[in-house]
Amino acid sequence: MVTRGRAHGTRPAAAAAGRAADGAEEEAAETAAGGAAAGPLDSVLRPVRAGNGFEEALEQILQLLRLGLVPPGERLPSERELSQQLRISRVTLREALKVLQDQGMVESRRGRYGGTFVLPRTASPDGTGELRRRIAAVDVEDTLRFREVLEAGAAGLCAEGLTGDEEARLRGALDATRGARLEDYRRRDTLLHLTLAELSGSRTLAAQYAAVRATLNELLDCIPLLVRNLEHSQQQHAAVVEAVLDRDADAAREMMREHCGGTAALLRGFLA
Amino acid sequence: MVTRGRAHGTRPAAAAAGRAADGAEEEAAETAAGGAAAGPLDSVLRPVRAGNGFEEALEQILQLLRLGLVPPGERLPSERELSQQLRISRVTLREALKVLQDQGMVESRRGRYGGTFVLPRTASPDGTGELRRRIAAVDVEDTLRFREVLEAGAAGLCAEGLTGDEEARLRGALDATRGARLEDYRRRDTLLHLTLAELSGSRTLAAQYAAVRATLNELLDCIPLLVRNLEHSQQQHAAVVEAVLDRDADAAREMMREHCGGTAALLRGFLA
DNA sequence: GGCATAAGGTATGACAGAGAACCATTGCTT
DNA sequence: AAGCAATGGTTCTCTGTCATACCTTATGCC
Repeated sequence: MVTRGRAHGTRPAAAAAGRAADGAEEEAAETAAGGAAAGPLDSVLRPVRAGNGFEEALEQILQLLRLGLVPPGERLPSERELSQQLRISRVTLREALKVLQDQGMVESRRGRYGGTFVLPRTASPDGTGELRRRIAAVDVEDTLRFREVLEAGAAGLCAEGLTGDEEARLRGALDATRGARLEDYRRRDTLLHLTLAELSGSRTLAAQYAAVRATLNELLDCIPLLVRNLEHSQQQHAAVVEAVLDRDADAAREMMREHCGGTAALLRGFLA
Repeated sequence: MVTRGRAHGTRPAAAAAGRAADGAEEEAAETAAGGAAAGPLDSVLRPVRAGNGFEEALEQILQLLRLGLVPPGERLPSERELSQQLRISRVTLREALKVLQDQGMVESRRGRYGGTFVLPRTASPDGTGELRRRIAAVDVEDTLRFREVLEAGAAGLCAEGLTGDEEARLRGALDATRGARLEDYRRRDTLLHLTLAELSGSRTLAAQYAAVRATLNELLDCIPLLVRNLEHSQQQHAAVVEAVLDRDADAAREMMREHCGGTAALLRGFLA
């Protein structure tokens, strides 16, 4: 995730320069269709491994923290469990955890009922080298657009029908956002949206939303949170959930798009 | 992707049983919101590496083939290029290519202007062990839902405004589908949709669409292609592009959803 | 014909990561 | 107080992967 999109510069030109060994006719149609112009293979040929291996693990654990799935004070799964779930060795996992420890984000306690515990966010105006560099690498427009697509899609899918249990879960997540103090709001909000994504019936959608939302939260941490935005947000949440429960897919999508649009405008304004 | 959601059974219980070192009040709200019920960490804690390393490379090259980005008779990028783009060593890449060779999907020719060439699809009723196992592992509902979300979202985003060049590219991709023979239609169709995804302005969306479309094509290979479906499809393509060029986002999304719905119904019928 | 070039094919040494076993620490249970 | 169980901490070996260099083959150009 860190150093993507680098050192690709020379390849598309080389590919385009290749002599058309076979299918010259095809080649022409290709170019007309615009497929081959900017390297059509680029959508697929991303690096197989995004980093040093433990970097990827670090990324995923950071997602857990940024999504608030493991709130401050709580314990991460044990090293043995985590390493199994991430399919990496415990040694490699510990390398990632070491980074988080050094940054003061988690704390390890030994002994039974010990574990790796999440520490409260610190202002951390000191180093932040890691953090600031990450922010700079994020394609904000990509994030905002992709998020809107996933959210609206999830809302629409949910509106096509939930079981009683699922409806209750959604209502619960909405209610949880109501009484939230300001410092907790981001977390509950994230959980509500994540719930919607999970109830969409597409595991892939849920996983992708989790990823994009983690990035979004990171961006949101850069801008001030206003109570006014929060109240507006609340109303929109209620409207979305209501539309979903009413099986009104169009309304659900529309409301969700509006909701995302608000955040997007806020972020574009602050980061542009 | 293969063995997800296994051996997680004991973790949530253990977490819930942990003594609430901090925030006992929080804990209660959590459970009420339903967040902790089925392991909320599962959306994030997917395996860091999906396979033996070369398996991932194999997967991506298979995507190239399934998407028709490198049609039969054409040459893949050279081993040296491919290995650089995928960030794997040439040795590992060659392991992946070896598999494709053994399956009769590609052919390697030595010497200058040689390379790895894509062979025409064979009926391959022989082995197919690899293939059938993959199909069985696909979550069809996940694929169809996620696809619809991405397609509708991409259409909507494109309808919010394209440059002149982009419009031309889109029109070109649409035109390319018109004169296509039956055997080529799948490929041109894929390219059209892929173009729309790329023009959405979200690289992530484009990449995800490429992945889901590759899976979809694999599923589509299992069912017969009817000329009637094809004509209907053509009309819908035209309608979507028209809506996009008219900047009518709602219509574009709606048409695209309908279009995807058709394919989805077809697949659900055949595979259910 | 001969040479340069670009592609696939092969071999080797260094290192990261996996897997397993073990130690050290803590708190609950008896 | 003793023992047990679950956790973090450490060390070992072995396999897979990378990087690099070199060999072999086929084509175009002189």
